[in-house]
Amino acid sequence: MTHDTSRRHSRQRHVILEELRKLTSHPTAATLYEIVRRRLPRLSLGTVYRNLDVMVQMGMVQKLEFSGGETRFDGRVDRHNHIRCVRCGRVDDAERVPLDVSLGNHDDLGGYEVVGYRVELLGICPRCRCMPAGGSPAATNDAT
Amino acid sequence: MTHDTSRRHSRQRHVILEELRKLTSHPTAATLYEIVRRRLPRLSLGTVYRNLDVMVQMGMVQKLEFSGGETRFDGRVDRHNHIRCVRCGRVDDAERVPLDVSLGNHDDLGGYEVVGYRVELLGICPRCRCMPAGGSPAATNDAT
DNA sequence: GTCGCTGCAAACTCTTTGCAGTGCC
DNA sequence: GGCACTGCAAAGAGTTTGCAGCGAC
Repeated sequence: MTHDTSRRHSRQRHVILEELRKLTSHPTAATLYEIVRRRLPRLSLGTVYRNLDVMVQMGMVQKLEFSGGETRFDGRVDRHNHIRCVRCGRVDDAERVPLDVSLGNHDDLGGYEVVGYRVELLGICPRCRCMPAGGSPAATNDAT
Repeated sequence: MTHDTSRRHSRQRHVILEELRKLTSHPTAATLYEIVRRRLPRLSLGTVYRNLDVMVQMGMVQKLEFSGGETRFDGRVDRHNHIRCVRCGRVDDAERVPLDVSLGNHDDLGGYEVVGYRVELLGICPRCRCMPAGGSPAATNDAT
C-alpha cells in the first residue's frame, strides 16, 4: 500500500524481524514486543505494530488473522498452513494443504472471481493431548 | 460453556435470531444491532453480544471469525464455507469445499490430533469486479 | 539538512462486564 | 417469587495515531 521506496534502515525493524524469524510460534505483537525488548529495552509497542505493518506491506512477514482476536505474525512467507490447538490456542506450522477445488471454476459462488483460499487446521496439540482434557473450549464443532 | 438448562425466552433473543436468519450477509454485531433496533428501539448492544454468545453456545448461530477484525455472525449452522471479497470485505456463502486431506493421518503435524479445518475462500465480488479496480488492498497473495 | 523512524501517550474500535431493575416461568 | 435477562454505562483488550525529537542517508 505504502510506497516502498524511501525506506530507511532502522535497528528496531532489523531486530524485530530477526527475532520473529527465530520463532516458530507465531507470536502476537505483544509477545514479540516482550522478546525484542530484551535487546532493545526502550522499544515501544507502537513501533512493533508499525514495523510489522511495514514488513507485511513489503512482503517480508505474514500476518495471520485467526479466529480468536489476537493477530499473530509469521516470519515465514512461503505458502504453508497453520494448525491451531482448540484447547490452548497455540499455533504451529503445517505443510501446505492442497484444496480440492479448481479455483475460478465455480458458478455457484455468486459471481465471485476466486483468487485464493485460506485453510486453518484445527487440532489438539501434543501438550494438550496429554492433559486430563478438562472443560475445554468450544471450537471442536468449529470444523467447516 | 454455560449450562443450557434454565434458559428463559426473551423477546430480544427471539428477534435477534429472526433478523439474523433473514440475512445472508453475515452481519457484524453492530450491524445486526442497528437492524434489530428498528423493531426494538431500546435494545442495547451489550444484549446483542450476550445473546449472540448464548445462541452460539446453543448451536443456533455460527460465529465467523475472519481475517480482519470484526466478528461476523451467521444464522446458518449447517456446514458451509464462506467467500470473502478481498476488495470490499463482503462475505457470502459458498458451498462446502471438501479438503483433500485425510484428517488424522498426518505425522508431519507435529503430534497434533486434527479435529477439523476451516476454509475461507478469497475472491472478488461481482460488484467489485465491475469497478475500475483502483488500488486494491493486499490480500491477493493471501492464498495459502 | 531532510524526512523516515522512534518513544510516549492518548485515542479508537470492538467486546465484555457490573449493576440495579424487569419480566418470564 | 426466583432468577435469567435487560438497558446502561464503564471497563477491557488489542491496535492505531499525533507529536516532537532523533538519526539514517
